[in-house]
Amino acid sequence: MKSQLVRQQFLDFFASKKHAIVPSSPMVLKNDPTLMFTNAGMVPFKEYFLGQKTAVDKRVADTQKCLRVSGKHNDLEEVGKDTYHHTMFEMLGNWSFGDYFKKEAIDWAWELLVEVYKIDKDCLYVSVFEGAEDDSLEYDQEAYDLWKKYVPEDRIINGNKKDNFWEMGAQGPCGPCSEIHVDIRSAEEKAKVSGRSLVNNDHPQVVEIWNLVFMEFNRKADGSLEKLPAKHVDTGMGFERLCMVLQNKQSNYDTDVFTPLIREIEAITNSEYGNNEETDIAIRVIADHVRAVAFAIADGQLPSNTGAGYVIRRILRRAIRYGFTFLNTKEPFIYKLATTLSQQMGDYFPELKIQKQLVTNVIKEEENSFLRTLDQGLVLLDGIIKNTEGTEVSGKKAFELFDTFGFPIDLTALILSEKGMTLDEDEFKKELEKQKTRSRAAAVVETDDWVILQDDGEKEFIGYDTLEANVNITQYRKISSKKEGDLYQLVFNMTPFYPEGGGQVGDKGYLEEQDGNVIYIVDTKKENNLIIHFAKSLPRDPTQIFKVAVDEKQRFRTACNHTATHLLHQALREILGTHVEQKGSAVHSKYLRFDFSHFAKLTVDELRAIEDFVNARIASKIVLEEYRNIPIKTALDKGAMALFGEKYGDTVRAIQFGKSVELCGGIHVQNTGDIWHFKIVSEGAIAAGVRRIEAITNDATKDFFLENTQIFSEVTEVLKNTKNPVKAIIDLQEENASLKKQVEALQKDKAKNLTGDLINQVETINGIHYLAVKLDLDQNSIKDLAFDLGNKIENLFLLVGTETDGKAFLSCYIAKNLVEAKHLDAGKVVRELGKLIEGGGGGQAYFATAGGKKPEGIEQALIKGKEYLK
RNA sequence: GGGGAUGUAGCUCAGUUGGCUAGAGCGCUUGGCUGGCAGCCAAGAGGUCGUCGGUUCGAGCCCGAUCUUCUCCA
Repeated sequence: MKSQLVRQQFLDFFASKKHAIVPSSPMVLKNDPTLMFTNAGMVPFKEYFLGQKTAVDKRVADTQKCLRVSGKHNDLEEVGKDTYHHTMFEMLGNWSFGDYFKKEAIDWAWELLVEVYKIDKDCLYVSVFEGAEDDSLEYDQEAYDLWKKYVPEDRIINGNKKDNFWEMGAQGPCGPCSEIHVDIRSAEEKAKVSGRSLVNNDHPQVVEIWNLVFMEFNRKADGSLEKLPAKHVDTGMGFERLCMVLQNKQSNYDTDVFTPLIREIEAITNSEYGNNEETDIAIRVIADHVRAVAFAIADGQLPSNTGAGYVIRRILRRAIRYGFTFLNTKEPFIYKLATTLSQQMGDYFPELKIQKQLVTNVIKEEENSFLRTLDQGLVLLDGIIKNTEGTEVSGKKAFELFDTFGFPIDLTALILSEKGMTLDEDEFKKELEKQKTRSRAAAVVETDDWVILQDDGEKEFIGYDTLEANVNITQYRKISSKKEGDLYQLVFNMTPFYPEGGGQVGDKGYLEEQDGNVIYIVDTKKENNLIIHFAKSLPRDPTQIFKVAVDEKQRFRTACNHTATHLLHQALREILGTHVEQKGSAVHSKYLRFDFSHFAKLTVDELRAIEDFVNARIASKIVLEEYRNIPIKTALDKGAMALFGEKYGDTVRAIQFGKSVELCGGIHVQNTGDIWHFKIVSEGAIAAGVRRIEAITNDATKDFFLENTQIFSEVTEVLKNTKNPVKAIIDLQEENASLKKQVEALQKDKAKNLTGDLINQVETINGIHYLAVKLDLDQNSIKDLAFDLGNKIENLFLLVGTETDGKAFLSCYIAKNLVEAKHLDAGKVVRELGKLIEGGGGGQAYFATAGGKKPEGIEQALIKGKEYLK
């Protein structure tokens, strides 16, 4: 059974059980500070379980793209070594939000596996929760009785809290779960060792395929459990493993989820899968990682050096490294796999098809840059090896190579071992540990428990209509970080404050206590659908009613920039073409930033056309049309662009200005005329195929133009109010260059004359040509003169004094042969004579300088110089 | 968010405790030689040593700030 069919049958099955089938949410998360990626099927539905949002459909099923790079089996460095763990994987799931519970979940799971997928029921094992005394939890008899209808008792296994009690985190919804395992070993092996003993034992052919979680408790901050008001079902089935079972394979990588990629890798790298363990691992690593990276980029997460982007970069680089070392690839090649991947999965995940070009470009660029890093590292490592005495390379050196130059440590180890050398790994680990501690210490944020004052289900955002309100604090907590010190997070029953999101910054403002005391709100953010206000202090009595107000000026400027962003987006698509897609956006009060896909630097004409386009729409004073809570389909029919990488609820808000229609939760001006003016201030590349425009609007453009005209008028004034300042400056530059040459020539002349004069003044004492003279020249000219004279006159001992700005300077030149023959030292000379001008100095034996505060001493020093000749 | 590195001629880079009149290779210009695959020889042009400030008689080098690029960690 083809993998596409496996997926479809799952969805069809649950559709027939009255489930709403929803598309996969993005793999990359944007509004959850506790999590960078969707790492399980339930993540998109988190807020339903937390009770922060009410589900529209009570039964839902989907397949969810997930990414895991840490955890017991998903440590990035381990993926690829076995045949059944992945970074990116799909999780099939069916959900009940306060609807059906254990019975239906178990019945349907069995029906699907045995009757639809036709898995031999004798291969299946199930586990049930055995209870836990510390939480006063009893044996899950209900699940056991339900399973007993289908499964003989000797294949029902009791599991402990670790395996069979699922918790979302330290706090929050939780409950017992029941796992379904499948044993796909041969009959022969089954006869030797019972499958039962291998369940939950990391056996590659006795694997868990489905976990059914029965959520009925809430774990409170103090560790105690309470019953949830509604019971939920959350299930997750590993798609790749399911395919392995249904296609009678022994490895996930032998299913058609991976084989097209593997065939392509074999073809490109001229290698063969299945003959050599090292090659196989490398191929598996690449096949796995390219999926993770391609999906992440399609979701809008580009590789970078921070946060989620860094995780993506690490995954991609690991793939490059395995290719480099074991498949001998010295040129980019992974980017070519994007085509295979989009052909294979693009039907169900259209973002792969639509973003194929971007994915290709980004991966290729990243491969090129990392191959450069590897090249550079190889050279540096060579240097380290040459400078190492003995056969052990210090861990510190290796760490520097890794930390500063990004050269992978396992490559270092490999190369060393090829040369019969070793690496001080303990020292390396110590250095790495030190760095981790340092980073952690800097990022540490201590979070206190929430103090709940009121339990008020849904918190309302009223900021579209008003900037002020009287509110209660429903909950608050303190957070401490090293950088910002103590801050308080406040949640109101309703709020006019816009939380950071959709690229727009959070509102600032204040909260006023009844006695008039004002507390400033410094930022507003969203966390799991909760709008959190950051304040430097806590009101004296948090239970009062407060007046809160948003900073109007900042809000207005931000709104101008946000609306301008929409118009800019429209302009780019209109002028550059529809391949332009938003890749990121930051809307601040002072400026806006817009990242988009495009493959060339924008020309001056294009930039001008874009500005004109936006300003024309500002000039025609287009009125805002806002649609709140309309079904997503209605919005798309109006012409709104559905952006991949954004997760939308069932109803959306659409913002329309003339022909610009976007799904957007942000704040906009009522009329484009409010923006006043739009000006692009910079354009550049941020990644392969992605460009960034920064622009300003409203007041900021006024300042921009005022400042520029000011500079311009100053320039023309300096240029005597010329009509053509550009030409004037070019003329000046040319004139300057020719004058410089003339001056140079003249100086040479002058120096020649001077040299002639000076030669005549040279005395000969004891065979040494001696000259001590006071000149009116700068330090550099004296130096030039000294060497010039030195070339012309043998055995020269030259002492020059000069005075500038009330300071005295002495320079001494002694021909090199004299230095050796007579043990003279110009440095010593100037140091000693320097005393006469109240200064000090030094230099080389044949040329040295000294400076001092007493110009009157120069004459005396020049006379005294003669003494060195005796 | 924290750390490390980096910026010197068009390109790739050297420049060890502050002082060798800022260098090398490639490239470029000019002239000469030459039946050869990176031709040879000679001469030459090309530098705000990232930027701003400081210390010093003297800074590419030391100190402070800032920007660029790379990199590791969270």
